[in-house]
Amino acid sequence: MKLTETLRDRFAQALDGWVDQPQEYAQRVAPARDPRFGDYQANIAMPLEKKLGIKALEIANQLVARLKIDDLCLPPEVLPPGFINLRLRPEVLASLVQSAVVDERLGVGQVAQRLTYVIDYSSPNVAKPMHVGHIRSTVIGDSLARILRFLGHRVISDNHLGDWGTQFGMVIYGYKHFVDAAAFEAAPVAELSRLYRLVQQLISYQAAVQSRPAALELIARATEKLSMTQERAAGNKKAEKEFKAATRAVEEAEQALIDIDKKIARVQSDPLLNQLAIQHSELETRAQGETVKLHQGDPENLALWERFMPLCLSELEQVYRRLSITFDYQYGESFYHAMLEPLVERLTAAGLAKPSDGALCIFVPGFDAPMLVRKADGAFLYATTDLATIEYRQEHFQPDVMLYVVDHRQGEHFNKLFAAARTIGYGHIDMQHIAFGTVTDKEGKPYKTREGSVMGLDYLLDEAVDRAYQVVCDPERLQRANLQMSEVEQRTVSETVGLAAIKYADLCHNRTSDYVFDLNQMVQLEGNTAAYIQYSYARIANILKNAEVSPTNAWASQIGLTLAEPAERDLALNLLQFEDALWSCLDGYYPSQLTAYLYALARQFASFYDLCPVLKADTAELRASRLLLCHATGSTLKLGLSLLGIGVVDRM
RNA sequence: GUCCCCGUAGUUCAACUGGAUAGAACGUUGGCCUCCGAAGCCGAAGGUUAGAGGUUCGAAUCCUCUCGGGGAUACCA
Repeated sequence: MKLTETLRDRFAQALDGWVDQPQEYAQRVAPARDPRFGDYQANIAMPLEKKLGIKALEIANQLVARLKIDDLCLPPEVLPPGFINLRLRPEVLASLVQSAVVDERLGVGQVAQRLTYVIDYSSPNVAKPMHVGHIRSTVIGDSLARILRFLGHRVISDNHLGDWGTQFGMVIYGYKHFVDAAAFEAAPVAELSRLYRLVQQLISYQAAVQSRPAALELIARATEKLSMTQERAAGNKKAEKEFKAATRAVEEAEQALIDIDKKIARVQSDPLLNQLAIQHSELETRAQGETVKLHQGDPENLALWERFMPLCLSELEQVYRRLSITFDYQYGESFYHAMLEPLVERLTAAGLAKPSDGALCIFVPGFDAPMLVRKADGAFLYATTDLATIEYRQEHFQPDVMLYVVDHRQGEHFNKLFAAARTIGYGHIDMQHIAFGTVTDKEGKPYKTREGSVMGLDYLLDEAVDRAYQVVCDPERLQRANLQMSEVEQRTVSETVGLAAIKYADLCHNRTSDYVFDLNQMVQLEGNTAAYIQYSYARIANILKNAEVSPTNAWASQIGLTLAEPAERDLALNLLQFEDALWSCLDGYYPSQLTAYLYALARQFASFYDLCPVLKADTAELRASRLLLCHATGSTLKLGLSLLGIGVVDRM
């Protein structure tokens, strides 16, 4: 039962015939922000004040008089300037919990109008190892897919792999010139990623050498400007600002030179690298050449690609399997390759794409720079692939909504892409960039693959599991909790807890904010963490086990639920708001709404647990009632976590 | 230069998208295990929501400006 929905309906009925859009105003009924204001609050009267020309307080009073709600709530409370506070009847609360607990969906309804969603997430580059930067897109996208599906939408998940781009040219070049055959034989993927990093390093070295004179000149110019602005700065506010800007420009330019020199030194201090850099001059162009040959169907490069792909994919598959992430499709860039040429021809013929400076562009109103769909050298770009992807999805899936779970830095690209898609006839699809903040290190700098020394994702997962093992399976702790676990069980538990720590740390932040990847912090098993919630679940499982009940529906329906204690009542209310939490996740696509709910529920349970003895309750009836509350909480936590892609264990 | 995002307790984050006295966690700190698992519970301290104006019944949220941080900016993805 959609409790909030029902309350809104009642308000809409009361408003009907009085104001123009009763439904819209009824939306302003929501769970109370503060328990002092009851269970639900309706902030409806205030915005109507002007419209009706009556005092908000008076409106609230009249509204309450028209409201037919006493079957659900105690008499509503009206407070200045016009707040309406609702408190549910205890017997209503009890019966709602009871009917939710025997339902496998825990009473959560489904959408009235089922939409088709295509969600694009994870999308790693197969040529380089997955790293921490990929976790956000993967975890957020997976969770959104699960929630949308659970609420009744049709969801098509697609992993838009980077399997056809410049990176592959680099790997091919590396393989042709630098491969260590024995290493490749022993561990092909490791060797390929070594080759990738090597080529990458040499390219950035050569770029550094080339850009050094320009960097020096930039410093000179900035310094010159600095001394100019310095003279004028005294007393003049605008000039002072310029002086400040110039100072910063000099600092930045100097820092840039330092970075350049670092890159240069790293190669030049290594005789072998240095020699390679000399032998393979203009490596970027050469690597690009390999990419072009691949795209043109060169047999040798194509054969290498076909040989590498399964290796890279199975490596990825391993990570996904471990994280319990699945996709309906994994259509990478290569999948769309054959569609690009015809697409661009159609766009040109229709006059939508126009030549400019040798490239072919779609000029999008409102953007300074056009969107390039073909480079001057004839190659296609990722915008081209993205358009082809939209076209393909329209043809095969007819989506109502398309979500791109991608780094916020690509915001402008997507704005442009969506605008372009509208101009070529896909305006009916609701396309949204589900942006998320950058994954940074402790200094707040983004993690980068280019630096070479990035920790691989599987290493991080191992690390998290390892720490979970140390904390959860600490022998002293296990003894204190009187837990005898086999080594196998201990491993299972720490795997579940460790992976959950990583996923949860990511999901519990508002997705738009930057996120500091600090393994030490996220495996702290205190506070707002997955482990806290999983621990609540384990305690509940233990109570049910000790009570020797099997929580079947038959068992649950013959229990009379009493909510005499405030802690019991608060817990019941919390349980009923599970559905609200899920719907609010869809409002802007924030899985953090669900983590916040689950954490609040787990805390509420901990209070209840402390204040209300279950197994040692005063009467058999009370014992049964509290057992039912435990069971309802456990089921809600388990289902909620599962929608985040997080598992539970009965003992930990 | 232009455009976009951000600035909330010492720290990491919330605040139901304009609602009531801005909430949690970590850290600091005081209590609670002869009692269902103390990874827990109950309490305390900690805030001019970067700053200044404005909009209205009401602003962390919307508008303008200032300061500070990050990002994007035609042939990488």
